[in-house]
Amino acid sequence: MATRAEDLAGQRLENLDNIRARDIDPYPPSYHVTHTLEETSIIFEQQEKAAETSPPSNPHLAGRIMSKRSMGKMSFYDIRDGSGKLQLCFRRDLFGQDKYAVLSDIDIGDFVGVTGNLFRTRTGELTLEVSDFTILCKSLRPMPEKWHGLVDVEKRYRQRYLDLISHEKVRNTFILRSKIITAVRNFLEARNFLEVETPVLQSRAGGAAAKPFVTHHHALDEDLYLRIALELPLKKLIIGGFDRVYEIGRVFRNEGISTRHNPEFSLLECYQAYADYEDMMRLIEEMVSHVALTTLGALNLLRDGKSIDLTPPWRRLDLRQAIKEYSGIDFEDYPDTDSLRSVMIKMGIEVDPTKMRANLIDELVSTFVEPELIQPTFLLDYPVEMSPLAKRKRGNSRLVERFEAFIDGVEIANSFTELNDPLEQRERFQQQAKEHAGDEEMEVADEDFLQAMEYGMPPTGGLGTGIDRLVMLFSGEKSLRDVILFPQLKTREHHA
RNA sequence: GGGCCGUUAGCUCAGCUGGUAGAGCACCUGACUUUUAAUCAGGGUGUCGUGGGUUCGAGUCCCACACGGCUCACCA
Repeated sequence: MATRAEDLAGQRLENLDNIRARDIDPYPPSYHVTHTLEETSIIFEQQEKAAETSPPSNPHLAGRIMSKRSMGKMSFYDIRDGSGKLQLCFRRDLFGQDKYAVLSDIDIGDFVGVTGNLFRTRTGELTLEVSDFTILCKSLRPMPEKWHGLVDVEKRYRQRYLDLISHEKVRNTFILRSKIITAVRNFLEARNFLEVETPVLQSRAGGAAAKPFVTHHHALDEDLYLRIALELPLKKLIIGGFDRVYEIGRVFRNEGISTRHNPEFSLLECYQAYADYEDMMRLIEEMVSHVALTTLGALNLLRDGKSIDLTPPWRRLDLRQAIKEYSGIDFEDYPDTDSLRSVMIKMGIEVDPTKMRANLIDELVSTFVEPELIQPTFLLDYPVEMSPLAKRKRGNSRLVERFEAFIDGVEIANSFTELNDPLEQRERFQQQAKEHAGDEEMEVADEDFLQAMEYGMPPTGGLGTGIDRLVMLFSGEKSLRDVILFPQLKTREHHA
């Protein structure tokens, strides 16, 4: 017994056969397009205003059929291309019966190329009176419903192409994403940063604390890891004499999936020799402002009724003061894990007994501080044990010169004055190894990296920014899945 | 991994205390030369996520599983 889906496809297959029976190729190799649909309407409007010129004669246009309204001897079709849409008008008296009958084998979803004369209908809609048309592609499956569009969230992610066809907003989000990345590149380019590419496959996954994906190279007979950060190879390039480098790259973390986490995501990291974290604060404020101005045309965002002002300089808030202010705890009063844990328990905070002091401080930050940081804010100066790759703060050796930038309660950047003392770097790795014995997510010592650093790395400022979260901020989307074209989902048995 | 919610036609959804599935769009047939959510007349096209169970009878109740969403945990 045929299902409805098979019937629908069967109907279209029948139409396909009919087209072939007329000796028409339903999948021709190309079509020479003279104007996009948007260009067509702009040109037509300009020429209406300046009446001395005539509209483009015989433009060749193409697009996907989105809807049709047939009235017997005359039909109106809407087509859409990447730029916009246009109404077509087919008249039987212009085509003759035979050619007009071909229309009955053309379905919504098919691509057509058309030529003819532009005019306005009684209601003023720009329309092409088609004098000739060419089938460019026969579609075998029905399009999503025309005014609700595709709503099923799972289908939207699994079949993003349908989501893009039926929702202008989704399309615009991904256009915005592209513009944001271009704006970031232009900004860094203008400041003489060199864009580089470093290996995704690494013999150890360093530069952050996260569980990596493991794979195997057969010829080398060696396990390799997908990178979890860009940091270490970029620092090697600073050592190699590229004073300003950046990479926008995919990194992979084998961890939970949520509205804020996808196993692969896009990270921007940039490193600048002879700079420190103060310089990086200026860099990120200016970069975000530049991106806002070029993509949104404004330095203000409206989020849930709150106006967010991206104008530099952003608020700078000492981490210790921030925690004290929002939670009441001064972590300097509790110099070890046990004393900090007991005061948190005393305050009624649920504490994971396996967490070290650094994790406890992080928990205080994420619980009490981050949600309050709606306006752009730098949190400054983190405890040394949280940041094995950062340089100690001038005047307070228990802290490092590190900041995280928050906007709308979300971390959008992480940066430090990079540690460039190879002996201390080695010690810090060893310290980490001791404290996190058995922890899969600890920072592992990377001998290649240590060796490179022993040749000498200039003082350097480094900055990391999650591109996906930046796009969330700018687009107002609440889920990472709505700014990643093909978010990770569990593999599903394919059914039609 | 825990909790809650969801899964019915190609799409968007309805379906009450259990009685054998129905609406719009899409699609098919017919009418229609300025329509545009075209209109008018007809046509329902389904393994009700999967597998068990209870029952005379299950889309509906129970159990398990799958997938998805939200959320908590995790994510320094």
